Amino acid sequence: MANTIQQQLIYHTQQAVKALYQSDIPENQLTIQETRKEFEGQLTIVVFPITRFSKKSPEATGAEIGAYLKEHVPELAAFNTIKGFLNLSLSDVYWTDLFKTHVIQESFGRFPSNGKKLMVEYSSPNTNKPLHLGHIRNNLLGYSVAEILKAYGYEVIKTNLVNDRGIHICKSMLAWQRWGNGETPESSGLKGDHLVGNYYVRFDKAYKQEIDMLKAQGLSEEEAKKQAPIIREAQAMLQRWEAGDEAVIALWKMMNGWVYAGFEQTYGRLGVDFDKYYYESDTYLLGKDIIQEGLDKGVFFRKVDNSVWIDLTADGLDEKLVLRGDGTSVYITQDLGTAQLKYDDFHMSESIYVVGNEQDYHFKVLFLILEKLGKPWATGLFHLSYGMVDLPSGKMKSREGTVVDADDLMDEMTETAKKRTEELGKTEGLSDTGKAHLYHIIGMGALKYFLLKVEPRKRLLFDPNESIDFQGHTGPFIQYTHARIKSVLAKGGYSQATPLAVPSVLASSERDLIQLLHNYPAVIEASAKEFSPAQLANYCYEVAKQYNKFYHEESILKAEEEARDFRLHLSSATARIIASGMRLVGIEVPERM
RNA sequence: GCGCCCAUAGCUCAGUUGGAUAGAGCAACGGUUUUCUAAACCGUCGGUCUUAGGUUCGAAUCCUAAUGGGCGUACCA
Repeated sequence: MANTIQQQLIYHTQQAVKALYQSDIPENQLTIQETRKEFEGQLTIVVFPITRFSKKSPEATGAEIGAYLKEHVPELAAFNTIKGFLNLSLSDVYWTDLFKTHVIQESFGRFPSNGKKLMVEYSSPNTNKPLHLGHIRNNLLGYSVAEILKAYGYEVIKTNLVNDRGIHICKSMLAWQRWGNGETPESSGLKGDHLVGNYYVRFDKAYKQEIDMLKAQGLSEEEAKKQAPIIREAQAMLQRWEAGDEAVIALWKMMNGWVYAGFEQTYGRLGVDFDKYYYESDTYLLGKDIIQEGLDKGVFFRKVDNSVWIDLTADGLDEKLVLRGDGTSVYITQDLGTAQLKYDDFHMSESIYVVGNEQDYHFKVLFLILEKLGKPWATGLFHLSYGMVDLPSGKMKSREGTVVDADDLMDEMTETAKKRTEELGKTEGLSDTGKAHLYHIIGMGALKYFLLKVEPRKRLLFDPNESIDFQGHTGPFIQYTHARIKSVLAKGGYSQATPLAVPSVLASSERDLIQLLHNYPAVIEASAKEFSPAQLANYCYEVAKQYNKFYHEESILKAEEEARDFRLHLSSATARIIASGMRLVGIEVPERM
């Protein structure tokens, strides 16, 4: 539907080849692309593949095909051939029609429901420390992918699998017990997740000291790590937790409660949300029945020590343990069980895991096992793997304090937005809450765009010493363009009732803008199919850029009435698409800035 | 050792199913405001697309190998 003219042109080109050269050219050999800016026209047919049939030079062939098309395709106004490229100029009527019948319609950019359910699992934090920049990337990616897939027609369930148990949690608990003196978020004024994170760091410090002492006594590093009294105590605490010890459970609940309150705040500022939470404390025992199922089916095998394995060497992978000899779970046991649980809960046709690329191998194994177990839904599983966020100094390490804290970073971004806005003198007439809201929108816009414009699989470099830009290829640039349009619309007294006149001649910047806007649904589709918010983010930038060009080249409010009304509609459509596209990448756009 | 991912301008990144003279932003330099918001627009500068082969009328894009970087290869999660 979006490509009718392309399809028509391809069809008529095939007809032309038949008429002119008595040959049939398969459709897949014909490519049509947007004309490069420096040439005349909007669409281009690559003629090289046709020369096989014409037995003529590319230029002569292009001229002949062009002449044929000119006769048979009424929308075609002119053409020219340069080298092997047949550039086509479509009539202004074609473009204005397209604008009227598609771009400006309320339904433009909306896909009907496809009746399918899809799950996106993202965020999935540990409850022993606060979120950092790496988690922000995960959260923004997951949220945006979910929104894009919704727009594309899926019913989407956003889930968060919270890692709320295990030895790392016990470390924080133990440290708090020892050195906390009953400190609470209320007593200290600390955000709960930060408070708990402090004790995690505290534990690690003490642990390292003990390791050093033991090493000084002649133990090997490996032995020291196992023998250190504090780690043994944490392990004992974990065992008591698993046994349901009331005191331990109470402490665990209290501290996790603090963390959740902190996370809720951070999620709120980030603007992400979830439809369903899973907790590992509920799911960590799952999966053992699947192990039995696998044994029964002969997919798994038992070794003499009673441990259970799967042999994936035929698939180019290794032998993989799926259950320990003592019958306890490993990570993948739990994941097998959780995958089944999620499917039983929602019966979705696809399920996406937003998890960093250090777990590529794990997910390959997980999906392969489920496939071998004959789970029909296994083919719908997808690991959305993304690259790490690195600092100039290298990796972020929580325990070494080289992390960029999520809350701190958001504070800084908002503060910078405030400073910039005040410098530019754009705060006049705004209420205090209006200002605060604006600074938040802009600061988050800069941060989110910075993270989302990069393809997920690529690693991302963040330099804390170089502040994130607010000019150029950035979120605020796009937000500014939206605000600017809103201002023109207001001054022009635009409303939906403004008559839509259509000029007989379009300026080239208008034509380019219409063509670009018309691509919007195709961009949503591509982003959805490839799970890539980056494509949509980059598209929004192109739209904003093209609009600004148009804005500078053509006068809107001072144009003659017909052109003025048309340009108001064009501006309004642009604003709508910018707002809609940015919403799908999780970025709000302001009415003014 | 083996496996996966990445490599494009000084920096950060785009680059559609293989197509024209590889594009943006930042940085540097110059210009645009009595006119709709200058967080803007226009211009200049900047490239052996890591390297070497191969496939093709045509390769940043596909194949092979090498180099550099990252990750994984745990009875950790």
